[in-house]
Amino acid sequence: MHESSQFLQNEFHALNPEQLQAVHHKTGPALVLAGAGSGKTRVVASRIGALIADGVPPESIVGVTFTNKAAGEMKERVERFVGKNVLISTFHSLGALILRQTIDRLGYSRNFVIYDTEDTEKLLKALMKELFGGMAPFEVKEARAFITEAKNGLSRLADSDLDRLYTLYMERLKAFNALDFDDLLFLPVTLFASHPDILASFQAKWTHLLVDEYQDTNMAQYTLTRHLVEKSKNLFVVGDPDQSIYSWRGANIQNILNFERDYPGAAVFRLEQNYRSTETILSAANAVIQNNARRYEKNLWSTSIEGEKISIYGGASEGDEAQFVAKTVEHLHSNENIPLDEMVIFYRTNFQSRSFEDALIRKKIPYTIIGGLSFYQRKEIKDILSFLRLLEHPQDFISFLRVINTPKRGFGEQFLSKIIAIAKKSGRSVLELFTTCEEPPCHLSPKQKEGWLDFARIMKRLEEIKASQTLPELVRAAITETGYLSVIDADPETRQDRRENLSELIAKAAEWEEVHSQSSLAAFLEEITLATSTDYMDSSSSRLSLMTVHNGKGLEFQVVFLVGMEEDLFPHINSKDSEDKIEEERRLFYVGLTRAKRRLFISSVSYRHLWGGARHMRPSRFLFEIPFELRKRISHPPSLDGMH
DNA sequence: CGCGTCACTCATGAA
DNA sequence: GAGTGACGCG
Repeated sequence: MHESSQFLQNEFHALNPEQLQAVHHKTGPALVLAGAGSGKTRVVASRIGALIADGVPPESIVGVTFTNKAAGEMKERVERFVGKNVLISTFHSLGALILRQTIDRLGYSRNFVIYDTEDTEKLLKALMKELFGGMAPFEVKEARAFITEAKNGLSRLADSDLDRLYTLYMERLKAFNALDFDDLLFLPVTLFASHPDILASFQAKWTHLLVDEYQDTNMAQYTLTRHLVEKSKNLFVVGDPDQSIYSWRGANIQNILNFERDYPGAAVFRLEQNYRSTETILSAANAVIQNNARRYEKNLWSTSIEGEKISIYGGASEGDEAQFVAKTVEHLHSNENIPLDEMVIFYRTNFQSRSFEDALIRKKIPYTIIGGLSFYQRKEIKDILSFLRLLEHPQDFISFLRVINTPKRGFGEQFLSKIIAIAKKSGRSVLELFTTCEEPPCHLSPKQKEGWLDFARIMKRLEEIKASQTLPELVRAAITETGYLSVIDADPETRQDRRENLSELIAKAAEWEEVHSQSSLAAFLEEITLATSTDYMDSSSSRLSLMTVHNGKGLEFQVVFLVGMEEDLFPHINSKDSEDKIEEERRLFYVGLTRAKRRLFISSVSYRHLWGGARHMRPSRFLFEIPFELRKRISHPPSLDGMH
């Protein structure tokens, strides 16, 4: 008997009969239809514990979650139950893990670099210029959207121009030894389909697969999963069709709805008891989601207290709305002792955060914005990381483009096309020309000549430091040895901020090296690129969180503010052309509502600054779907209730 | 030929 | 309010 078995006993004891059944499901496929707040994460963690207690080797279990944060928490939980380390990650990280061991079979090298959306768009833009000159038949963003759709949906492109671009794009990524986000799912599927021996080895290694948030899997994820469990059939998925909110990145709600058809003999468990929210909040959420036509019927219930009515606030402008929220937060914090990190502001689009920031700064309420432009997407961070990426991947042309003229070395478009041609002829990468040529291979102006020597010297120096020093030292060198500080100091407005961000980057590298015993630059870069926005939620300092409803998935708070509930914003204007999209917006609203444990404030305004001008706004149709008896109109924060 | 400025367009969600 | 392209200067 394990010494942790008492812990496990206690953990199981707290489960209700339905949860217990799911946890102790024997073998074969299983589907857990779990409503919001029904303890599904706990079921997955407990099941992993139960599998291990039953004698399944921990290294043959794989858990897939939607964010790295959820993965980390679940890992910790399992470790607490049974004292074993289990592989739990997101689909993208799992794809990277598979490819780091096998991608050479597809002609890439194992230390590939991962391109984010910005890198991808830069490459596509260059290729479109190459292919179509100034007359591309579509925009860069459109092209990227189509390519993403094709990869995630495992489908072909219909348009021949797009098809040419796609082919060239894949060729070029391979030449740069780079993968885009979608490749992390798409290439494992390709690999499994074409290399049965590799598939067989993973099937033998991973015999138990558990997937959380299954309603948001796309075709590539579905197929990857299917491949992995083909032999063992031990697939345990958990999800809620009512919370499917990612169709725009290829998620297919049919994956969960057709589970029983796709996996014959699947056991189905339903978790309908909600442990999170008050009766009022739950009834409102149930009533709202009833308006969706095609769904798996379910009814969440709880034994919780009735709770307060849902407060509806209507303001004149976004400034009003922000002030109302800030005042209410202040009141709840100081008069009702609700910690700031137990409250959240949810909005539909990232740009809405601005007015709230203003109001919170004025009231000196500490806050963090989750999502939007993340730390690692900032220009100065990406510039420095590009120097590092280039050390690891000399063929990475996109990173080369980023840093070759930073700071300005007099290298423009003409120079670049010349140097690319020379590199092509000599069969070397552009970077190699710099590091191996004694003399520049073409005519250069004095400034360019100096720049040439300077850049060559920088790369050699960084190379030495990489070989001899620690990771944080290397990051520091990429900032100081490259002349980057002069770039930053040129703008007194942003100087301070950017210097702080760069210090932060050095600190993150130091932190990373402490946690990971062997310091691999490639692994550090990978983790940074695959981080999810909620990964950066800091639980050590109590701050109010601001985020989009999409980012709120899987989280819960005592108090939720759902703001900007207006037609064309939520539901978003781009969703108006089809009933399916409106239903997805409604599910998103449902996700927002069900994050709240005790209190819910919903607000809308009549005028909002959008697209440069003031626009009249009408309250969202979703507001009227909340039963009248569950809501109350308020015009002031709770502290001022008695004044009118 | 490179670089800075200015007018102009455009605006969901994210690993 | 940010990113991009055209344009004219050095």
